[in-house]
Amino acid sequence: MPKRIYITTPIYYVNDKPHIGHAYTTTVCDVYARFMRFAGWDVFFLTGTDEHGMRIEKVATGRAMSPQQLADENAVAFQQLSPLLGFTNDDFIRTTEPRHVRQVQTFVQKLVDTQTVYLGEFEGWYDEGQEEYIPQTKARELDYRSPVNNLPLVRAKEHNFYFRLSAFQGRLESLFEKNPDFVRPEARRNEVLGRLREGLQDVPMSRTNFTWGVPMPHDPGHVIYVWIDALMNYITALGLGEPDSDAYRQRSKYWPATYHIIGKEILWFHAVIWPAVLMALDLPLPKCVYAHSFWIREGQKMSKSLGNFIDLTTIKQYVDRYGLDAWRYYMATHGPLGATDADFRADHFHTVYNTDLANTLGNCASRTAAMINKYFDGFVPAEAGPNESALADEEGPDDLHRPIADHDWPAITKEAVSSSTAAMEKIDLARSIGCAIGLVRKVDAFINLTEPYKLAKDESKRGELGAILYQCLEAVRIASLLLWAVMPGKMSELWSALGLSIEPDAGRLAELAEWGGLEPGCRVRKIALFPRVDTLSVIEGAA
RNA sequence: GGCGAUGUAGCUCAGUUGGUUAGAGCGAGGGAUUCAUAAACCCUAGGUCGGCGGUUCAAGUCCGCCCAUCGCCA
Repeated sequence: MPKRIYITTPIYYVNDKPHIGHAYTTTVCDVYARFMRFAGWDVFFLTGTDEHGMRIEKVATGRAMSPQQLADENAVAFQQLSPLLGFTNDDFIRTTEPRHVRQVQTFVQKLVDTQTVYLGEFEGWYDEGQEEYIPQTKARELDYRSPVNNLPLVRAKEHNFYFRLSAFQGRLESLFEKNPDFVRPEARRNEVLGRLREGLQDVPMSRTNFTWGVPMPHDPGHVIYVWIDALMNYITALGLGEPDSDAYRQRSKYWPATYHIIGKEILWFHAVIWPAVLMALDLPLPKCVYAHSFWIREGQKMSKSLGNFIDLTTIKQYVDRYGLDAWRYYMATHGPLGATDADFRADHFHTVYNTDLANTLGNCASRTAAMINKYFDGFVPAEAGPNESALADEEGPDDLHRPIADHDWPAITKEAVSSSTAAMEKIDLARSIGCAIGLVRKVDAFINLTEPYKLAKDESKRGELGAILYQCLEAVRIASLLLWAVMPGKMSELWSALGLSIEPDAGRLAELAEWGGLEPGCRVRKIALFPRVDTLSVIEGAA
C-alpha cells in the first residue's frame, strides 16, 4: 500500500490579482508534491480560490456585475498559474462550486446539531459607510468616527451564529502539547501558544449584512462567514461531506492532510479554529500547519500603496530571461519558509542563477559530457574497463565500483539521496536541494583532483579515465533525480542529453538513485543547460 | 503595554545535549590551470560570535540585566 500524502495551499481570495505570494506558496507545495510522487508516495495536491464575502460583493456591485461573474473572471487568473509556473495540483477547488457549497452546509448543520454553533447576539460600533463593525478599542482610538468618511459610528446590534471555540481550549492545548510539530516553524507555534494561553472566546461565524456566501442551513438570512466556508475546502475537495459520492470514494483516503502550507497572516484560523472545527466534526486533524513568512522586495515591504508587488508580469519577465526552472529554483532555495521574511532582489536572483545553475550545475554537466564526447566519442565508458575486470572480480561480479582518490561514490550519493529526501519530507526545500547541488560540487572537486583531462593524454590510463568520467556522470545523474522536482524542465533536458528515459510519475526515485544505474555504452550529447546571463539589467514589473 | 523571538566574517546564513586554532556559500583581492557556459581550482578576509555581568575547569552554546531589530497580541 503506497504511503499517502495530502498537501494543500490556502485557497486564494479572488479579490486580489495573483502575485509572488500566491506563486510562492503554490511552488513550495508543488516541489514537495513532485518530489514525493517521484519517491513513490501517493500524493494529492490541492489549490483553489476563495470566492465569497462582502468584498467580492461590493466590488462586483461597483462594476455592475454579479459577484459570480467577478469571481469567474478572477479565478481564471489563478487557474492560469499552474501552466505558467509548472504546478501539478491534482484539483482546483472554488468555493462557489456546488460540490463545495453543499458540503459546507452539511458540515455546518452538523455543528448546529451538536450545538457547537449557536445563535447569539452581537452588539458593537458599526461604520455604516463601510458596513463593518469596529472593535471597541479601535473605535475609541478613532473617537467613535469612521476612519473613511468621518461620520459618527453607530451602536448596532445583530444576531449571529457563533462557533463555540471556548469549549475547545483544553483539547487544543493538549493537541499542541502532544504534537510539537503541529504548527511549524517553531516560532509560529510559540505565537499560537501565547495567544492560546490568553484564553479562547467564541467567534461569530455568520453575517447578515451581505448575501454573497453560503447560506446558513434553515436560516438563509444568515451567510456563513468566509473563513469557515474557506477552511472547509480542504475536506470538501475530498468529498468528506458526501460519503456516497465518487469524490469520497476516490479521495477520502487522503484525509487527514499531511501539510497545510499557508502564509503567516492566516495562522490563527488554521492552527486554532480549523482544528477546533474538525474536532467538532469528529474528523482527524492535519499533521502539520506550516506557516511561511513573506517576500519583501529590494528591502521594502510590498504593498498596494507602493504598487511594488511582484506581479505576474514581473514574474513572466524573470521566467523569460532566466527560465521557469531558474525561477522555481530561486523560490525554493531562497524563499521565506522560516520565521523571517525573505528579500527578493534582482541582483541576488542573478547571482544565484549564475553561481548555482550556470557555473555549478550546468557547467559540471557540460564539462563531464564534453569529456566523454572528446575522449570516448560520446559513449559512456564503463566504470571498470576491460583491464580492470580482474580487480572487479575480486570485489564480486555485481560491484564494479572502484574508489578513486578516496571517493566512495556509492556511499556519497546514497548519503546525498537520503539527506535530500529527509529534508524534503520536512519541507526543508533549501536543504534538500542543497544536498543535490552539494553532490554536484563534489563532482567538480573530484574532477579537479583527479584531472581526467591530463590522464587523457596517457593511453595507458584509459581505464582509469573511463572510470572517473563514469563516476562523474553517474553522480550528476543522481543529483538530477533529486533536482527534478524543483527544475522538471531542465532535468528532463539533461536526461534526454544523457540518453535516459525517466518517468518521475512512476515513483521509483530510490531505485533509480542507486549507484550504477547509468548504462555504459549509451550515447551522451554535449549540453549547456543554463546559459550564462551576463548583463544584469533591471527587471521592472508593471506598477 | 503583554508575550515571543532574533542579533555570528561585506552579504545570506550553519553552528547537536557547553569543550581542541568559530564554519559554509556568495562577494572582494591575489595566484595557478584548461575538460567546461571567461566556468571549475588554490591562497587571503585576522570576525570583541549585539553589550555588560554571572555560573563553570571550560560558553557563540546556560542564567540575569541592557541595547537593537522583528513578530504576535492588546
